[in-house]
Amino acid sequence: MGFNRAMTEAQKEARRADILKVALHRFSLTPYDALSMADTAEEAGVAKGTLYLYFRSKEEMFLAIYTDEFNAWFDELDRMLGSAQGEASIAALVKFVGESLARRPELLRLIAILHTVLEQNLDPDTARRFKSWFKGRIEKTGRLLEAYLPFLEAGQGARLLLKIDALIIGFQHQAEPAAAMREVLKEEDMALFRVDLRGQLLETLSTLLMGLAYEAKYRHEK
Amino acid sequence: MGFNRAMTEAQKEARRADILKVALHRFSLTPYDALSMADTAEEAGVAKGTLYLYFRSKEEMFLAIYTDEFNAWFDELDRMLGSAQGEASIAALVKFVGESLARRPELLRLIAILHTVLEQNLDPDTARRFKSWFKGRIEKTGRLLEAYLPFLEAGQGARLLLKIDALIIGFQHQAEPAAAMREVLKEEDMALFRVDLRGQLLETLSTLLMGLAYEAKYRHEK
Amino acid sequence: MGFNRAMTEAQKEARRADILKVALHRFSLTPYDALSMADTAEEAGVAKGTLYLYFRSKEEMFLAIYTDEFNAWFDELDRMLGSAQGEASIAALVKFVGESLARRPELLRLIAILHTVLEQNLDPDTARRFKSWFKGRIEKTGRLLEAYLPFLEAGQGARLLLKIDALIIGFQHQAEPAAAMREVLKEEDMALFRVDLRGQLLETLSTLLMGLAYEAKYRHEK
Amino acid sequence: MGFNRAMTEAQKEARRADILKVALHRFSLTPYDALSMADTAEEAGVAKGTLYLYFRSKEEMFLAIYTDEFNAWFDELDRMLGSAQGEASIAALVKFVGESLARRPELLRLIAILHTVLEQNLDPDTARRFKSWFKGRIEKTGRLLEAYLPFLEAGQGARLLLKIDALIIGFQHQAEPAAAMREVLKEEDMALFRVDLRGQLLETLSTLLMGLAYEAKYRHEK
DNA sequence: AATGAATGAGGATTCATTCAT
DNA sequence: TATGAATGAATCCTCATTCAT
Repeated sequence: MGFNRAMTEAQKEARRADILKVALHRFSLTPYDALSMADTAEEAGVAKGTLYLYFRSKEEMFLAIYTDEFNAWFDELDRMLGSAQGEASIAALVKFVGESLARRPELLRLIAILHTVLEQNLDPDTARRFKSWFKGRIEKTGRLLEAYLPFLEAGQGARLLLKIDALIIGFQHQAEPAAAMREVLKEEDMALFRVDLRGQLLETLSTLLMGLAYEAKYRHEK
Repeated sequence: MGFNRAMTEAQKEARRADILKVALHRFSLTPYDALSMADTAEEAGVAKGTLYLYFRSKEEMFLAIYTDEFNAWFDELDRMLGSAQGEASIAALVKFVGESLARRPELLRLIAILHTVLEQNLDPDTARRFKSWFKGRIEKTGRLLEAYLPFLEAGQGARLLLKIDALIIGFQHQAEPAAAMREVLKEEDMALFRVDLRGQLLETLSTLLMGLAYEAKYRHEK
Repeated sequence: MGFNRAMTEAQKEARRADILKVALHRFSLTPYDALSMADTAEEAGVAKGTLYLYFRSKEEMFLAIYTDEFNAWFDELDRMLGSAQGEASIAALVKFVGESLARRPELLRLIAILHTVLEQNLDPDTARRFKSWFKGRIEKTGRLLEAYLPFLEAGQGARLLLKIDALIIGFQHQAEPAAAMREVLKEEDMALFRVDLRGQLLETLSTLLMGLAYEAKYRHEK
Repeated sequence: MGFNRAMTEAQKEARRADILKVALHRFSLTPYDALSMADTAEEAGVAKGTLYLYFRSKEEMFLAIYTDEFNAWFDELDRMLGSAQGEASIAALVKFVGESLARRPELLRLIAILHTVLEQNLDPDTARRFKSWFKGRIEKTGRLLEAYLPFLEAGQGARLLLKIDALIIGFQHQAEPAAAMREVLKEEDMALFRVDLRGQLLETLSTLLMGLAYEAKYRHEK
């Protein structure tokens, strides 16, 4: 970076982004618990205290990464949902979700620890701000989803996205076994447990959407 | 207990069961991380070291509880699935799943931490034994499920049960917010995030089964 | 304040006084350790660094407050000691000391931490200047005290004032228990430890002066 | 020590005493804040965790030392007060107090930090137990003191001891200047502040007792 | 003179697990 | 088999102070 002291807002923003980039990089190599603030500070070329100038806690730092990554993902989704011209289909959506997530393994891992780790130890304000942002994001994309999938009713889009979130959490857990388990799962007869996150997610999502479409049709016929 | 030293196999088994009962009771009152082996030992009236005569680690102890509780739940499911005479229906199944889980809040919490906590720190043998048991259990009930829901093909029952497992993990996480978050979620406009585990699970499961039924019909028509 | 940059000596003096006023106010609300320079700076409407243009350290800042408050107290004492016309009495002095201190709870707390906190971390010059001032102040009022209490010999006044200082330190410590202790001291049989600083100080001072008077008489008779 | 594992109560007591001895030794060389539990553990030849097997916190450990040292001192006082046969005198008492304290420099330093350090961070039970013990000790010796000094009324003994406690706190603070101050006080004209704890204490105590004697006589004459 | 971003030292404590008895 | 004393790793965060601007 071209400065030692971030004086302007832009420089501060740049430093913040720099720290987040380093933290994300480290997270891509190591489990969250094994990361130390000291390491991140060192790799970012700043003092430990500096991290706390930008983030109130380790959790808040990774919550910021969560936010950025989630936003990037949903921005992509929004573009896809908005650009579909009559050609909307469950299959296309499911495919797109799978591909966009495959490019974001860290986001998947962050989603999996959001409630048990990242949302712990927050001050009330940060908690509220985060959840408000999350709500807005979910609802915005939820509405686009409702437009994309005509069988969804008002409000169903956001709720569907939360269900997908739950599925990601669950499948991500299943897909990332502990060290000892990893060995066991290599054995031939353990194929059932070699969960391919993307495959499972897409299959389940597909079925779920089928079910929703069916339920909608049934509702209308009634 | 009527003895201090468990000499016979039966006595040892009784003591083991006694310890598990105490541990489950404590788990029902406290989050896993806040539980100490010392507390459990004390409440069980044995020394800390004694716990390690029966279980190699804290994780293994709770894995045993997981096994017991899961077995009890699946035994119930098996009975229900087996006793249905022609009257099988998605709605009945979903209802039964919801009710049987509602009676087992601890099992839900154990399912939610299986991969991130309980399966950590196991020795290879225990890991394999656990996973083999789990596989057998899932496949057995999976077959009953396939018999109950005629639209399921061979192997789909077990895979569906794993999907339900993933859903439980995800919804349980969403439904148990951190302290600071709990306050935030009380606010009026946060209704979206006040996840009712049972409700969400049943709704999603219902849709999922609908989707599966629909997919099956579609397959056959083709 | 009507300016941002204190250019003249008078303006600098005014800003210094302003900072001290704010710091004293905060000290009246919070224990010394819990006070942060950042808070004081913010409430004073200046940057943290600015505090260090006026005081070399947190200790030096509060040493300045100590000086001001102590001076104010001793000015009062001086006036009282000087205005007594033949009507001097131990009782009147003791009463006046009690009342003047009761109006200065912050001074009492500062006296209690002078040696363990405020005199730490000083540079030699500041240390010398402070102690020189303190000596002059003690000796001046000491002489007035000797005039007021005829049984005091030359030099005894200053030494008596230092003894009073020691008593304040000790009683102030006894009177300000830690959080856990505060609860304990509320119990009925703990009355012995519910130290009323003013009461104790006055009682002891009174006895001390009696003793000094008595010793003086004894010396003379000899 | 002849054992690695303290199995019997006596051995545990011995280990506890051993740890306290080491901690006291380190305290005699270093200020309290500069002491680390790690150092004490190492010098005592045990692991850090072991210290916490015997004491709940650093404060509690030094509170135990305080208790022991204080008890030893008061035991001495008790013997002296009890053995006086008609020969009781203020001078003898004052002399004895001075000498017994001169042999206990660490006790003096502990007394000086009791309220500001050692009584912090205690759990309510420890706090109550300590204060109860202290009360009993003060009252017991207080009664002996009342017997020794006939001019003391019932209850005055304990209260006098607390006043002595306050004096020790104050004089100890005055007598232990900070590093920078120490240099300043070496200068010729700073004699006033070179407080000799023992001298000051004895002089003040002597005067105080004189005053009490005088007050008692005055009361009776009335 | 004023700012405020950057610094970085520093240590108590918990608790699952072990192993001598 | 049972005990329980002993172990020891592992890290976040604060805040007074500095100094580049």
